[in-house]
Amino acid sequence: MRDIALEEIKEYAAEDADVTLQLKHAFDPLLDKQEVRNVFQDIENPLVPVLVDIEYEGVGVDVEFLRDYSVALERDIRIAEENVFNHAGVKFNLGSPMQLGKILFEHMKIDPGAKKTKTGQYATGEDILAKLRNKHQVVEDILVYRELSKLKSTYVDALPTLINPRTGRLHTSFNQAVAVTGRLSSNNPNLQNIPIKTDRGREIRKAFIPREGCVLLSADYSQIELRIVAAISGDENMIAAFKENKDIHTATAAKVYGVAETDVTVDMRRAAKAVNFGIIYGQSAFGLAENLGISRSEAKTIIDNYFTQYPSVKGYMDTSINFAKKHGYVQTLLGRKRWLRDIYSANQTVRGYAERNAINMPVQGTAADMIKMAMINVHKALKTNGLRTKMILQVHDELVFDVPEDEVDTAREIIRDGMQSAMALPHYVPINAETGTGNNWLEAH
DNA sequence: AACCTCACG
DNA sequence: ACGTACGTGAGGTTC
Repeated sequence: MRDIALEEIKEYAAEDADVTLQLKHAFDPLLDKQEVRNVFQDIENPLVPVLVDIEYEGVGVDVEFLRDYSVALERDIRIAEENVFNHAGVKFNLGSPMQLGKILFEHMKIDPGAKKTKTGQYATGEDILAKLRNKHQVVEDILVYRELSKLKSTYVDALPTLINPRTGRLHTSFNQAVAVTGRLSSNNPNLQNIPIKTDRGREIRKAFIPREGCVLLSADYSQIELRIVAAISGDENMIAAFKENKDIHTATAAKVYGVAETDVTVDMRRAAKAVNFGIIYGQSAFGLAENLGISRSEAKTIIDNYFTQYPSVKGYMDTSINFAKKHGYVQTLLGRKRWLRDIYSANQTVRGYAERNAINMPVQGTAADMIKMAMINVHKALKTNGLRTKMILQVHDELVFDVPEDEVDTAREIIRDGMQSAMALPHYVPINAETGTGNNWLEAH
C-alpha cells in the first residue's frame, strides 16, 4: 500500500515539492460515503506519520433521541424568539444578523459599543452581545435563541439525514491534507465539533452510541499542547510542574500571583488558564485583557510575571520566530514543516500573523503528529491482539473506540499505552491519557 | 459565493 | 500609530 502510494506522490512532488501532497482512495468500495484521504506531508521527512488503511467503521446514532430533542429545542427556540419580539415591539428575522443589528442598535437604541464588521454592519457576535447583557434583558433571549437554533440546525436535525442507509451508521471523512499544522480535519459531517461546552449542547453526545453489546471508550491526552510547550522550550519550571503531576493552571496561578497553590482563587486559576492557552497562540496583552475583561495594564503585568516564572517559554517564542525568519519555515518535533512566507512581510499585521503561526504550529503540529503515531500504534496493537474493538473517531487530542463489553479492560490498557508511548518528549516530560467508558459519547467522557 | 456567526480542540 | 489568539467545518442570510 505504502509503495503504491509513494509512486503517485512522486508525480505530485514534481509539480511542487514543498506543497502538502495528497492522495485519496476509497477505504471501503462498498460504501459511497466512506473515504479516507491519505497524504504524505513531506517526502523528505519519512518520520512524519501518515494514516494508511486504518479501518473506519463509522459511529452509531440514536435517531429517536435526536427526533425528540429536536421537538424540545423547537419549542424553546419559539419561546426565546417570542420574548425577543415582545422586547423589540416588532417581528423580524432573528436569524439575520443584519436585521438584528438594526433592531438592537437603531430601533431599540442600545449602545452597540462601537464595534462594526469589516463590511460596516453592526457586529452581533456572542462576545459583543455578552457585554450588553446588563444593558437590556432582550440580550439574554437572543443568546438563548442563537444557542438553541445552532444546536438544532447544525446537529440535531442535520446528523440523522447523513446516516448511511446501508450501514445505519454515520461516516465522516478524516482529511489528512487540509489543516496546515498537520491536524486531521473532519467533514461530511464534521464530527470534531460536536457540542460539549453547554448543558443543552452536550446532550447531543448522548445520541452517539456503540454497536450492540459494546460500549464507547474515549481516551484523551491531558494538557498535551502545554506539555509540548514545556518539552520543546525546555522550561524547567513548567517541566517540574508536569513531573510533579500538578494541575498546570493552578501551579501557573501560584507562580504568577506569588501565592501558595492552596491559596489560588478561582479567578486566579481562570486567568492563569487563559494565559497558558494564550501563550500557545502568541496572544498579546490586549487580547488577554479582552478575553478576561480586565485592563490592558493588568494583563501586561500577568504576562510579564508569566514570562518571569517560565523564562524558557518566552525563549522558545523568540527562538521560533527567529528560526522562521532564518529558514522561512517552522517545524514539529518530527520534522513536519510549515512554510511561512509572510514572516518577511513589511506589513506588520501580516507579519504578526506569521509570527504567531511560528509560535503555534510546532506545538499544535507536534500534538497532531503524536496522536497520529498513537492511532497507527493502537490500530496495529488491537489487530495483533485479535480484538474486535474499532477506532471510530479522532478529535485532536481524543480517540473514541467502539469496544465489545468483554474487551473493555484489555482494550483500555492497549489504548492508554499506545497513546502514552506514541512519542517520547524531550526532557522526559510525562504524557497522560485518560480513559472513560459508557453507553454513549457523553457517558464515556 | 461572500459574509456572519458559532460548534470543537 | 497599528492591530491585536492558533487550527478547523457548517448553517443561514444576503446579494
